[in-house]
Amino acid sequence: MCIAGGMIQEIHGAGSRAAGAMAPASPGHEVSAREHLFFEGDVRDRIYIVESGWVKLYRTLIDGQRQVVGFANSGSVLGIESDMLHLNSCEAITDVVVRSIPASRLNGICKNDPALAEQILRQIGRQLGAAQAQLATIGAQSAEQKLATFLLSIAHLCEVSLDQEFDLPMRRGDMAEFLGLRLETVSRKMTEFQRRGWIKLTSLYHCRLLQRHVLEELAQGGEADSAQMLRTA
Amino acid sequence: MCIAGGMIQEIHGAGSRAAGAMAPASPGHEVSAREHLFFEGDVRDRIYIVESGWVKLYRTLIDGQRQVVGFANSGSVLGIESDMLHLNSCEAITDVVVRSIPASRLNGICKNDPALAEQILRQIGRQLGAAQAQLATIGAQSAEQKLATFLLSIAHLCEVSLDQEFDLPMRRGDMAEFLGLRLETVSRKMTEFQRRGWIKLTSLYHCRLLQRHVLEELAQGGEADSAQMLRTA
DNA sequence: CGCGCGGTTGATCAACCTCAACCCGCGTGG
DNA sequence: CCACGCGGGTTGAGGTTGATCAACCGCGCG
Repeated sequence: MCIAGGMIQEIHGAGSRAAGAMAPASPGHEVSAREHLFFEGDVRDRIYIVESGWVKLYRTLIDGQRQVVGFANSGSVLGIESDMLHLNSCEAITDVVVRSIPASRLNGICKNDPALAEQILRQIGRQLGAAQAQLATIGAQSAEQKLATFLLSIAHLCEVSLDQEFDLPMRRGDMAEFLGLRLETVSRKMTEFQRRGWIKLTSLYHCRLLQRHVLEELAQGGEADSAQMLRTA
Repeated sequence: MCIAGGMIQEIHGAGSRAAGAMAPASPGHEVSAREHLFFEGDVRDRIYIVESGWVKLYRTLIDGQRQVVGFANSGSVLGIESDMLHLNSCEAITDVVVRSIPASRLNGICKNDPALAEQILRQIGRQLGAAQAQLATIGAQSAEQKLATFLLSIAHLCEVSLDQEFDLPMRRGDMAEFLGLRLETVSRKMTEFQRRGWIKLTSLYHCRLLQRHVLEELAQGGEADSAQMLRTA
């Protein structure tokens, strides 16, 4: 999952309607920020498609440590990684509209609704790729690199064409749990990025990238010291 | 992906044969240890199913850092996370037998071969779940916990019923790159586990769990100090 | 014999964590 | 109106974990 931009715009469109007498996809359903769509361990009776807003997916370890395994926004499919029970908890971080599909419809879906099935297959493949990318980030990068990678991903997801402002809808603690850091570390690095003129936080949840190339350099393993800043500028 | 135990035993069996004039799955193909099945960036013209042996999947960051995103053995499907190009490199860590399927067969697979498609869907869902679990391990656990989790996963994958010996086919460096540690750290912790009587390394690549419950405690976030060892024994 | 590869061990160091104080904006209730 | 508490964030001081760098071992092999 990770930062999984969606592809499925019309998962309940003509193709799937053709399936006939199956349980239909629900109409858009509102969920407000801080509410959960489901918890780890719940029976997975439905899968969800995000229509608008942001959710986070996370797991809780026995000792209370949490790991956010992904943020998802419009177009993402939630719950396909699970079988009988949900493996992740899913909490809305903004107000959200979701559509859901009964899990029963997944049985024999390839026969009954090949168009939908193929979309789901592509979407889950994308999520797997994103999860693996996130593994690389968490496992092999420093705190600074992680944050740079993260900001670029979010900016990309928000489809920021050039360097205008974009939403950073999650709290510092969510970012930290996603990146495998402490929120203090995230906070420090954010202010550091700002002090160096790489980003500008217009509010706590609103950000602009001033030096995208420096962040890109960093994210890919560059040094990003001041000398490099000049070179690459 | 991650430590992805397989489910698909007969991916080329009767169900898929029925597809008729499609390009057939290749017969078993031998690959020896250290050879690559494919590299990151290669065009993805085939997907693979592991029949025997072990492979690792990894990504290389620009600065040469590598992250192993998964180990896979018999039954795992490789390459579905990618679209046109492979996102991971795949290297055999033991001698391996793989079967492959032309990627072209994935187009319209749900219509043409629903049985195969549904198996792949389940398998990739499992891999996504495993990748998320690995995210939690790498992101939220200490070196000791990571190693404990890892040993238990491998032992589980090798289907060790009780506490007999099992294969640990990868090198220390591979474990390190999987767990987001340095190989020196892995080495130290391994000898430490042994010194504490939790495991026994009969050879570098052969291991026995002597105190599985202690490792389980550790993996789940317990303290595993000597007091606890006695309590849980 | 010498070399290279994989692994182990030791000493040092820094990145990040931990704990704690503090700030700010906001809603509530006296 | 102000006091208060609370949630979320920032900042600081000091400690630990795991990285780094380097030496060394054992083994297989040309």
